[in-house]
Amino acid sequence: MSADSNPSNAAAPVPTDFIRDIVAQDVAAARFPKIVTRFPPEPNGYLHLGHAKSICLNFGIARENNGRCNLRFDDTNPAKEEVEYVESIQTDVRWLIDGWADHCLGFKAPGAAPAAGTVNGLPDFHAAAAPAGTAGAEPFYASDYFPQLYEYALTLIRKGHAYVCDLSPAETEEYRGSPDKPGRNSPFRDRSVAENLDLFTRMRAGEFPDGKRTLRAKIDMTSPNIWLRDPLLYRIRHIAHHHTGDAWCIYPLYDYAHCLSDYLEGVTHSICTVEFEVHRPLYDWILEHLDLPRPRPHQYEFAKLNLSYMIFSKRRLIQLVQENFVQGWDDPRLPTIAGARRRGIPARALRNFAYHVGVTKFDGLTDIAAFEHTLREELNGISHRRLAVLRPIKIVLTNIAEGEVLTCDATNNPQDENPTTRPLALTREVFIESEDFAEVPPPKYFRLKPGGEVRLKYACIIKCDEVVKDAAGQVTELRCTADLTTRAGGPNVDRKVKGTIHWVSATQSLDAEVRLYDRLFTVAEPGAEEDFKKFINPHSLEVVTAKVESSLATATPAERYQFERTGYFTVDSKDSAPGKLVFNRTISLKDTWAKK
RNA sequence: UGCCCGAUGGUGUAAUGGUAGCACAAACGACUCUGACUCGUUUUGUCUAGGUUCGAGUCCUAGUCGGGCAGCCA
Repeated sequence: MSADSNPSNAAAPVPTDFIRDIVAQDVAAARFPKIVTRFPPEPNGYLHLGHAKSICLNFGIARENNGRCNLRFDDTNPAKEEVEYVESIQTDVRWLIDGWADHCLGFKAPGAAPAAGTVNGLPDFHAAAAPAGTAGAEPFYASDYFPQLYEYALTLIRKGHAYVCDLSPAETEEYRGSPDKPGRNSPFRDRSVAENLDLFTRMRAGEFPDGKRTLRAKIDMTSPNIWLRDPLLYRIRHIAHHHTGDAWCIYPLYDYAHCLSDYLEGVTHSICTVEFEVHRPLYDWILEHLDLPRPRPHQYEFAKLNLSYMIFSKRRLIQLVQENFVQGWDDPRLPTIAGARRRGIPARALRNFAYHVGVTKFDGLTDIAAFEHTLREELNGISHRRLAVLRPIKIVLTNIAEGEVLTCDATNNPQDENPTTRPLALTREVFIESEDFAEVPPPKYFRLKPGGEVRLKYACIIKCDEVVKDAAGQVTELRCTADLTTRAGGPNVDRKVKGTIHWVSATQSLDAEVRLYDRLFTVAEPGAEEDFKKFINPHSLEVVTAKVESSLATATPAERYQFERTGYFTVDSKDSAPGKLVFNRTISLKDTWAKK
């Protein structure tokens, strides 16, 4: 990896995009004491690569400006949210930013609630971030702001900007009109402030059943922007909340809670995806109609990530998991962050990828090849090389005695400045990859063929003397002679042959389960298909029992390995155990030969 | 259909009125004890039509195409 393509390198140029340009202008104009962004997932599912883009953007801006990025759970809909997701999201975020932007992670002091105070003579609430290193610091929760949000709602009512509406859900929809047809005013729109106050207080007190009344902003039922047609601010839901329990039976809606949560936390740049563009006038309207003394946050939108051969829709991801097309949310074939981690994708590769795709408002489709390139680029630099034979075929080196062990030096990583080595045992019987032998070789075949020569990597050149077959005509073993003069230190070490292949000793090697993952879908845009499940790649997972060199006995999930000439692998964090090795293929090596 | 947003090689992006550049992909070549890596060469682009300007990918108008919005979801 070159230094200047690596955003985690201190000397690297910072990325530029239209949002960072805006932030830079705000910094230049000293509009804010500190740049504060936020990553605000709803805890209703696992994070995926699309979220990773957003995390890298928000935390990236924070770290580039000596600012902060709050992790906030946008948990205003208790019907959909669970603690399992709260926990997985924290794990994924911390993993993704570790060693890169963890010093910018905005958490609050344990149990902290927004503090009431006075700013510029006006009453104010502020949800401060805890100083770095605060013991027990925890993420922000929108649900921690329910009391303040309730106060703000009372204020809107008093100012005549909000009213309690008794329309049923169906009636509300009907009154709203449609994009090309203006809506009509609710018959409850002109209730007195006193009545609204009374009704809203009683909503909060639990006097009314679900759906009976709502609190609405009084804006304009004829607005061409549907989100300005008296949007709902609060609904009644008699349901326990994962974070606030039974404390509330009215819950704020996204548009109301989000802008105010941003404000409470002192967020300066609220960055979301383009589908919220039409919500921005409402975001601004709410903040403008409360007399908030501190600088108001502003919303900016960018296009979400689309990757070919992948699916990001939460609804569809759930189907894949629940209908057992994959094995759980961390299945390595899934575009979830948990899946990527288990597959062996380094966090830094994800960050680099986010850097390379850029940030725009254009709704494009990024080629999966760009993602794979970033992976290989990162993995190439950090992976230790190992020899592993995925589909073994036995070779007998007839001029090596049984029991004889010749030790070879193998380079751990040629990309290192001062590469280290490890010993490898060459014995009479070895395994090579079955696809590295062809009885009838295609043109330009560099590998082993009857009567042909090939080099066993780190060992010596061998010549195929005899092909042994069983009664069915299947090749069972190859009998070869080893030219020991071509070993390291030997007189003919520099003798060239066209092909060099990987191998392992038959007696000094280990069996390992190896999971060969491939793309989950067979079409570039599975999300565009009505029945996307018809396009699931039946070969997205192939499991083989491989022969791997014995040094892999102590392999850990923290390590990345390149099985030479094959691909990048890591130990499976769940299923691997001492004595029962399981490897996941992160990504194959580029193979320009196979394409021809 | 009303409103909002967008459009630069095959793909993702840069150029902030002044030489259309980068990365990926593709092709060819060099190197190679990984058909990897690395290095070199090459192919391909400003949606259309008008306008403003000495000069337009950039500004204006219209069109075309694409995306988004009508949950008491976020």
